[in-house]
Amino acid sequence: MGEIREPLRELTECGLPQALEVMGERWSFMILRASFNGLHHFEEFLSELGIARNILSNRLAKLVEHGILKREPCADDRRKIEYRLTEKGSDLLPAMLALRQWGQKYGSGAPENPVLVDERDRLPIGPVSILAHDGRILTLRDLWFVRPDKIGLRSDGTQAEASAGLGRGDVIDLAAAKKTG
Amino acid sequence: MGEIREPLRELTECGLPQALEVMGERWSFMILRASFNGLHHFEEFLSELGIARNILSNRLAKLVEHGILKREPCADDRRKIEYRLTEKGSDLLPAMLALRQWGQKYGSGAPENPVLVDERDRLPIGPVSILAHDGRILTLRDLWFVRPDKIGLRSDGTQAEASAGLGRGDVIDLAAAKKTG
DNA sequence: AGCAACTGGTTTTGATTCGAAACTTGGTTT
DNA sequence: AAACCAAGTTTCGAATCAAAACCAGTTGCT
Repeated sequence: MGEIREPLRELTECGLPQALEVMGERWSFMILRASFNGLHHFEEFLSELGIARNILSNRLAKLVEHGILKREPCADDRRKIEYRLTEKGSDLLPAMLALRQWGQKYGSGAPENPVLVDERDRLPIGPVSILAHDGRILTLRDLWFVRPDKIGLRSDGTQAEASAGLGRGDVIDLAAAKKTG
Repeated sequence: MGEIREPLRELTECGLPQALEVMGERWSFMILRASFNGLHHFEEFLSELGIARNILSNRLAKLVEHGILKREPCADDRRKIEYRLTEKGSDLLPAMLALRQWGQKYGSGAPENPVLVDERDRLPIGPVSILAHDGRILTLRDLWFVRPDKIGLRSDGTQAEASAGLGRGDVIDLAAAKKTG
């Protein structure tokens, strides 16, 4: 027993829901971006983002609770609280940049104001990319969803096309989504 | 006049708000993931995601409206509607994967069920990465936010540390956020 | 010491959104 | 025709969001 329930939900086992639990809420990413931009204090976030006080308070508490920001009293002015990115928070940079780049690509062609550059040559960074284990850049066409127990399996090619029905097949043809673009 | 208002809001000019306008809503990313996983129909999303019907209807309409999915009647069964990723929608793959990987890294160590592999060797993909224009992988320490008119400027090094105050400086020290992790 | 101003909240009160369940409309199966 | 199915829409109560007022330590000023 227990096999019958949640039939398609097998597909759901990935980190996305957990990521969205925190970052899926309305202002979380904007606060994160402000944090990357060097803002640390409540009133700074408030005036930068134009968010309501109570919501900001709530979001900051949640981000702290989830270990994305850390909250510590300011040494020199004990009214102030410093909110700073933790390592866990900083690790959201690729996700934030990928979103930002996507928004930039498809949004109103307004030029982004603080441009991210490589400190080495001060040239704008390239696109956030999906890399293979050996560093090759992968596109949608290069990818497959496979069941964990099938990793590394050499396929004889025939199952490549037999992937329409989810939940039973070993492999899901991601390229199918691309063909229709 | 016009210089005084929106003092810090200069920082806000990037694609993130536009990306969040669509993808920031509660179920958008989960629907997108289901779409990448090969689901195309209303009832499929419904049973896969466990979302309310009216919300799903609303989200799908918004995703279509924003050109992330396209909605077309099914040829063989005219009751059915096919929702398919557009190119614009497919371009969200790096953002979705970055989020997923982050959630995976910090979530409950549950193994992800459909693992993304490189079709070439069937090995799991690497982390979504920020690349320099020449393909080097960049980390937080390698990055600077600079004003658009300062791109490519060779700095004499002294301004590297003088970056605490936003809005006036030419450059924002992203590494400052890292030091505290 | 006394008082205004500042920082980071909390409370209160409406507006919006979410969610479950029932209902509708057109298409298909038998 | 009757039953059924896919994709919605409607209705209504619950949760969330937002604007504004209020509150409590801290600080600066005199």
